[in-house]
Amino acid sequence: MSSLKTIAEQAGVSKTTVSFVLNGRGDEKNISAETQKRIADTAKRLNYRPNHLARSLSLGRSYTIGFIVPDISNPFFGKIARLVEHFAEDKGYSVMVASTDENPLKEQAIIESFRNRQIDGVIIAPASNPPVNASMPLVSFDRVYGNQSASFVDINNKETAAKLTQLLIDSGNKRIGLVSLTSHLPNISRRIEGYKQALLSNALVFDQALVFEIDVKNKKAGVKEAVSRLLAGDNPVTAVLFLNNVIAAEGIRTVNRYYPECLDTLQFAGFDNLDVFDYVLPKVTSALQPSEDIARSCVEMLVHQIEHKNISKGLCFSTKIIER
Amino acid sequence: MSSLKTIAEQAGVSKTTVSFVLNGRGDEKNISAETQKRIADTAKRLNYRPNHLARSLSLGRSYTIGFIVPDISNPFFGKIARLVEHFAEDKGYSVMVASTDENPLKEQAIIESFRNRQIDGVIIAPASNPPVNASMPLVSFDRVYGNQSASFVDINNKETAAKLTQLLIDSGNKRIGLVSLTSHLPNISRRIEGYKQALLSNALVFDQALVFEIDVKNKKAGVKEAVSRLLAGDNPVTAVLFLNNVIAAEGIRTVNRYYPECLDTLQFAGFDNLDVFDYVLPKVTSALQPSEDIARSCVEMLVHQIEHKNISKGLCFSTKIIER
DNA sequence: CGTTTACACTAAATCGTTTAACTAAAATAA
DNA sequence: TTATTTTAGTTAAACGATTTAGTGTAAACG
Repeated sequence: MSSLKTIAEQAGVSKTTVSFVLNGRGDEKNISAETQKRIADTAKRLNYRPNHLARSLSLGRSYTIGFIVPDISNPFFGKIARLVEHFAEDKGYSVMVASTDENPLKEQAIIESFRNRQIDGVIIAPASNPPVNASMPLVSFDRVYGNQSASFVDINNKETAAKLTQLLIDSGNKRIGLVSLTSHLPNISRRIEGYKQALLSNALVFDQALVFEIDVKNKKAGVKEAVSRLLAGDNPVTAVLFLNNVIAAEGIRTVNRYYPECLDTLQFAGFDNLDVFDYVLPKVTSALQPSEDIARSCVEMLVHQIEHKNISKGLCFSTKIIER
Repeated sequence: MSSLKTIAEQAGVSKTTVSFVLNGRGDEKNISAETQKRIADTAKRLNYRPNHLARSLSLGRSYTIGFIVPDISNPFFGKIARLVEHFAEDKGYSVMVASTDENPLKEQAIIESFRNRQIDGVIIAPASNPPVNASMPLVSFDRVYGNQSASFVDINNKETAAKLTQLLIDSGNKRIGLVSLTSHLPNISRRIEGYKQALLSNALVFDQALVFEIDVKNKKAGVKEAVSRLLAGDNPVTAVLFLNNVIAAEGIRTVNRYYPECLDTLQFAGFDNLDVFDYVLPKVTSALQPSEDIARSCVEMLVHQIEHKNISKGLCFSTKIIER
């Protein structure tokens, strides 16, 4: 491996000069054209590759950011990951990815490990409240806790849930089930509020018996149980609002497998569009999150924090509802 | 930030001693119990966090591996990513993720960037043939080129395709369409061979007109076109084999939107199971790849290469076919 | 002619670890 | 009692960059 030192020796100059030239500061530093060329040639000849580790150590900056989500194999997070990666690269940063499995301890361990790796900041969909004290630049998304001072990128959860519910009501549904994740997640609790609000403004009664909270650790069984209860009683619902894409998918599966007779009449609504919603029954009206805006903003806000120290505030995007 | 140096000063010993103790080599290095305790206490008091960058620089190893795939938002790769992350962590490695977008130039750039970051090795589903000369430990998966010497984790592509085709034939199909990605991908070309083989051994004629290669850059339109041609002629197919999950999903969408009359009779088969295949029409018989085995093997083989230098050979797993 | 300015660089410290080689004192062996 | 080994550490170099504070020379200026 060639280093600044070997190049300096071969080109007959000092390490300093080589560093200046290879960082494009040759002119600024008054290095003559011939010397610059000689150094560049030598570097090319020796196939010089800068050691980013050494650079980071010296600079105290790693140009690496962490991306921490509950589960990178969830298509929603996968999509964001890809975009974050893309926008980060534009700004000269690489991305380290980790999944928390909704486990606050694991989340804490990941942050710890990332910090030791001198990561410059993190973009996180937090699994824990209060959010981890990362003591480094941080932008949270997807689950934005009200009590936090860090920057965040959010969506209009309440309005979206209200709108989805309203659409179901408009199609004639009076009994609308709600299948949610554990409500201590802030995005989820706001979505629940939206659901309640829509019911209220249509003079429909909120019935706790129609609301199910699914344990994140046990989604499959939980959703099956919830949907069964909603559909099997003597007064079944005609529509269900799911507060997350994964549980909506499970809901679809449950109906297809156990309640095919409901397929055509039942109406679903949910968050985070999935491609498959396009061609399955029951029909799913879903709220598409602006992944690109979210990812871009996360990266921009984080990089801004890293490079300018001052914390930029939160941002809120609107979802786009796809009616089906 | 506290460093070995500050701890050494506070505890009244040398950096070396601190390093030994904090790395658990205190006894081995004959450091007295009191001194060890004093150092441990000081480290705790100063909230010492090792600087992984400095450690890596000194060791010449970063304990980081790269995970490079065409698209991390593809659920198949997402799942593998998550598992790779998990198994890598077990071995003390972190993971950097990047998507190539099927672009060999981008792939090359990513590898370059990773190398500069002193990554110890990569796990890659390569976008290019011949595979990139990474000149570092490497394990490829999903697309295994025959001409390569590096280690790889593969699946029985040909047999699986043959089996899927056979199942379609067994259900009475005589005209079976094939929708594939560009056939220069080695996994794809083997799957095509399997398809041909199955036709042959059932005395069915291979008809090039039933075969469509989709451009990876333009999947949606390509699949729509292919499926339309297969279904719209005067002699439509009764079954289609898709060689990848994403194009299968597109196929399903196309049929649902444009050819709903075929939904119940048409039979699909495909690779890489998707949850949604459970509850959509047309029915999709799919080949489930053993993600966990694949991920575990990739990590184990890579770490073995990194730590023992000798290249372990390839591995081949069998898919599990889910009939529907 | 003496001083300033521009030019073309360099020396050396620094970032936070690891580690080979060394030392001084105490314990043990001959 | 002296020689050797063990104990309990230390010193200093190395990893590969960045960067501050110079140095020496030559031309320009007044």
